[in-house]
Formats: sequence, C-alpha cells, structure tokens
Amino acid sequence: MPELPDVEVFRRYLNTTSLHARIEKVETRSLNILYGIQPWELKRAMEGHFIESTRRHGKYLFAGLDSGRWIVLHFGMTGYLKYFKEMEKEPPYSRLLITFFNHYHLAYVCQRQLGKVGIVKDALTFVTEKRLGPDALEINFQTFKDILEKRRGSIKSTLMNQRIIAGIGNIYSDEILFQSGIYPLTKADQLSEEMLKMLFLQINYVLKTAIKGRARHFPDSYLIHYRYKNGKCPHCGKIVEQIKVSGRTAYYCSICQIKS
DNA sequence: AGTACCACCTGACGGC
DNA sequence: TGCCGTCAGGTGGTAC
Repeated sequence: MPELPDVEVFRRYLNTTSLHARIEKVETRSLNILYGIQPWELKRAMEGHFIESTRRHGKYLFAGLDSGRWIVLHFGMTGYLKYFKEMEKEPPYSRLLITFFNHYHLAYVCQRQLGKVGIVKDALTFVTEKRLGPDALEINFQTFKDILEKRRGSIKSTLMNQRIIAGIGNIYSDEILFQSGIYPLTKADQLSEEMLKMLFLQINYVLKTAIKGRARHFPDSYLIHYRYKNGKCPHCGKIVEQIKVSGRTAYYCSICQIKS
C-alpha cells in the first residue's frame, strides 16, 4: 500500500488529528520497527513535546517536533496510522502507541514490521544521507529527462528506484506506465521525447489523482482494479499480462502499452 | 550500472 | 483438515 499517495494521505491525517497535541506517553510495542534508536531514546525525544509540522519526501513521512528534532516514519508494505480515543479501538499490529495529554492515541500500525520509525535532526539531512532522488511530485521535466536519458535499465525499475525518483513503487509504476501507454521493459534511455513528456505528465496526474481519492478510490479507467490473474484491460478488454520486472510482479496490457 | 537473489516479517491462499 | 510452498504494494545487502 504505502507509496507516495498513501504516505501523503497519512501526512494529512497526521495534520488533522495530531498537530500541536502534547505527547504524554510513547510505548514501543515492537523493537523491529525502530530505526537505529532505543525505546527510551524515542520516549525521551517525544514525551512532553508536540508535532508542529509535517513533511513528506517520497515514501517517507517526517513529523517536526517543537524541540527541532524530527520523527521519521516509513511504512514498509503494511504500515498505516490510526487515531482513536478508546483503547478498545486500538488496531491489531499496533507497533508504536503515542498517547496525547488530551487522552487520544495515535498508533503506528505495521503488520509485517517492515516499516521503520526513528528520530533525526532534520528531514533534509535524512533525505541526503539516504541518497533519495527528488520527490516524484517535485521534480521538473528537465531534471526528469536528464536522469532518464542516462538510464539503461527498464523504465519500470527506474521509476521504482528511490535513488532516482522518490515515491513510486510497484503499483503506481504499473499505473503510470499503463496510463502513458508504455511497455514496462522499455529501456529508459530509449524513450522518445514525446514518450518522456507523456510519462512526466502521467506521473504527476496519476499520483495526484490517487491522493484525491485518498489512495483508495480510483477512476474506472485505471489498471489498478485489474491487477490480478485474468484481469481485463479497462481500455481494450484484453487479459492483462503478468511478468516479473526486477523481482516484482508487473501487470500491463500488451495492446495498449507499446514496445518502443 | 543493472540485475538476481536473499533477508527482514506476517498472513493469506492454493495445491496436495 | 492440515501441512507446505509461494506470494504480497517496502528497503537493503551481496555477488556477479
């Protein structure tokens, strides 16, 4: 689930639920999700403080504390945030529980524990150290073009490479390529100027459309509804193809997505 | 530079 | 029914 649109939805959720609420208590329920930090350090960094702003870069969410330090959250494959009041409403697989002085709770939920939570001194430094590429919604066409023209790998794996462009994963790379009419194994440096323009446009459009639908509702014309065996292309009705691209399952339509 | 494979985790699903 | 292999939208490391 958590690619750029999902994380952006989480960010807005954090804004509307938890901003400026003073933190009373922080409980780490699973050590696996901590990012180079001990539970007591997390407690000390957060308790008595509050979140005053949020940021996102690619699939990473940052929550800026009044102390100047930042909480960094990554959601792995199964992570999300849940705000609630009654403890009976705490969801299963809650790995980190924040309790505010107003008696509400915010849970970082992550069933498979592939996500991570940590404290960093600032978001930009973290992004630099991780060597993440520009955020997929911030990049400009010239940069995009310059990067892709030097890439010899497949366009799908290039789009999913966080060090090239941050925020796009398996689901949205499939969707972007489908909406652009590009075959996923096309080499990035083989794309025509016209294709690059279309791709750039669709990255922006698909991600923004997903955010608008809160990463849950999508137009009928989207491939996302048909990413399963024997799923039919929403454009032409042909059964979608399923292939492996750098270890991930890619779906595409062999009629609508041209090999160039 | 690019890819293949493994690891980290847990749960769902299909085949036998 | 039960066991087992495989797979799932994440990243990171190694080897080639």
